[in-house]
Amino acid sequence: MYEQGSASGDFFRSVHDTVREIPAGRVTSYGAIAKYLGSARSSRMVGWALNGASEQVAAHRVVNRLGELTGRTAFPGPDMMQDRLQAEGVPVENHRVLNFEKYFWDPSIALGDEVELA
DNA sequence: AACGTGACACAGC
DNA sequence: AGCTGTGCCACGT
Repeated sequence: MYEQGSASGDFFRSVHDTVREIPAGRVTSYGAIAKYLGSARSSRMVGWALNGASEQVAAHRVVNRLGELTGRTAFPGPDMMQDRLQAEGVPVENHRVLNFEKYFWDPSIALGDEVELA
């Protein structure tokens, strides 16, 4: 139903595609993805999109701007997200990513979007 | 067709 | 310095 089949779900699908590009051992924020899609303030939509994301989408690599694993509530296991991140090499403490800035993965940069080239 | 919800972000208090 | 309120945009009912 609310899969990629939705014609209006272009935004929805774009989020999946972006998150899918996140390398293991890296994390990104909803705002970064939303901003990359063109709507920095629609970070909520990013989470909503991941809500229907398939397992091929690294939704567990997406955290909020503070590095908090806020999305763990939508996972089958409340600690599954944290455990999985640590398994990929991302240190997590109390459902928070340590050195978040260091592990932060920006789609705008990784995907080659010349934003600051000016 | 309209209202409510939602895994956020930012400004104000 | 932490909490509340509002804004954002799309999906769900």
